[in-house]
Amino acid sequence: MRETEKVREIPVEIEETRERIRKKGEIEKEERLEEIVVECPRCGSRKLIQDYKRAELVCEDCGFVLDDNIIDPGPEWRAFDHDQRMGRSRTGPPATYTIHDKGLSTMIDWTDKDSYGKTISSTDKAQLYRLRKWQRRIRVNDATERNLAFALSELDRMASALSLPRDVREASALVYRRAVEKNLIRGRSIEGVATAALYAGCRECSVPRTLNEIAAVARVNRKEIGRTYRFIARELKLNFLPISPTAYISRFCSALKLSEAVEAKALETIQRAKEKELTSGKGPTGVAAAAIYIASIVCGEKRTQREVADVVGVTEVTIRNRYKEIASEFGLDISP
DNA sequence: AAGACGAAAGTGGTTGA
DNA sequence: TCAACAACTTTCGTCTT
Repeated sequence: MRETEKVREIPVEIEETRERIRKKGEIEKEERLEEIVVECPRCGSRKLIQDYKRAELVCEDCGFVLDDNIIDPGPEWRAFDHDQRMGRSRTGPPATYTIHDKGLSTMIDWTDKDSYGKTISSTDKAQLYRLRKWQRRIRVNDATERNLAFALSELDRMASALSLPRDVREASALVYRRAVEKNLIRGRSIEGVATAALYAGCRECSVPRTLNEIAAVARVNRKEIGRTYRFIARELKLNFLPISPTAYISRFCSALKLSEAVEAKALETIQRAKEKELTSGKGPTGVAAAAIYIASIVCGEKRTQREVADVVGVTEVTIRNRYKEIASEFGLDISP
């Protein structure tokens, strides 16, 4: 942000900006306008426009210029349709850990045309055919490559079933690759290690899933996942902090169709419980469940222990134990 | 009758000798 | 390697609303 405030002469400029935005659909690429979601510090409006042609970041409502030196991250060429865009792009998709060769392999095109678009002679066609055949064979070559390809597809299947974001898949795939490098697969099933890598990836990206949730989509049982996870975590020196109960609140609250007020109350409850040392050593899901249970009662949107227990994946007994500890320490009794 | 409560026994994992 | 241990689960009978 600049120090000196600069405001365009509002009446004229605003009209002009509005006009440009109205036409945005037709001339978007021409004018390089883009809406972004940031709040205007002057009027609070969220309608900010990045005007790449003028290199300005300007508020649509009041004309306030937030920045007059923005960088256009887009390509320097223009394209008017998909073919042109593909033709002018000089890069492929980003390298990824989720494909066994990181998505960097060469593919030989199936058309019998050379790079100038001319048809290839029939003698060369035979050679091209052989080249293609070997290229395909080399791609998934030895056993380790095949195993890696299998493990990564398994990883992707589970991540999809749990609708996990892209970065978790990348992180999990990286963990798996490191496990392969260190020869940790030997004597363990590929599925087991892949699932453990997924669990580790989830923790690394702070989108914790419980072992139960992962086991539900895995082809190996929970015990096996836990054992393998501990093993590779130790070997790869993945020192994750224990999961905070707060990380589960939002997900479980929405699963129970509880309002944001309850969610906030639950988070506050956990915070207070943490300060009183009531959470250390206890299972984070149990603490989360108790906090949600308490919050749901306090906010008048009561859920039964059974309902909370089912969603969170602990028993009612555990909820009772946690919530008794918390309630007695806070001196609040929840019996209206 | 549903939900909450609590006792008792069992399970899986960690810790420390 | 083994026993002690804490957390958690399962099961079940009882109490409360």
